[in-house]
Amino acid sequence: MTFNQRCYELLSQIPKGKIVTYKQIANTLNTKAYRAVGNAMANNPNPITVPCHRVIKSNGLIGGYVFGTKKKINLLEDEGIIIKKDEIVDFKKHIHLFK
DNA sequence: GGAATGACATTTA
DNA sequence: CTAAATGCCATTC
Repeated sequence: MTFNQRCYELLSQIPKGKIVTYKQIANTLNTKAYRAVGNAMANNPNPITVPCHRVIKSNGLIGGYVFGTKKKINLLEDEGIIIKKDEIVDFKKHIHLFK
């Protein structure tokens, strides 16, 4: 089981309309590899089962996306998330907490 | 094995 | 509050 696999597994647990920060993911994995998490996303071999577009920065910004940040925003808004100027509106209300 | 890279975070000015 | 500098972990070249 690689780091990436674990990240994907967590992401697959995120329900529609919810989001998480890179920090939360790393924290859930008991590590501080926020960077590595981002790398895993970039290497996302399975964008279908892995909703990597629901991962955002800890400051509420969108962050990056393989298909472009625009596309990411579009997807999130389609799931009910409000985004303004590449920033999540009330993103604390949409944050998903892992068990 | 070592150096470079990145979808980040935190601290300092 | 905004901007810049520094630190970080895992992966890849």
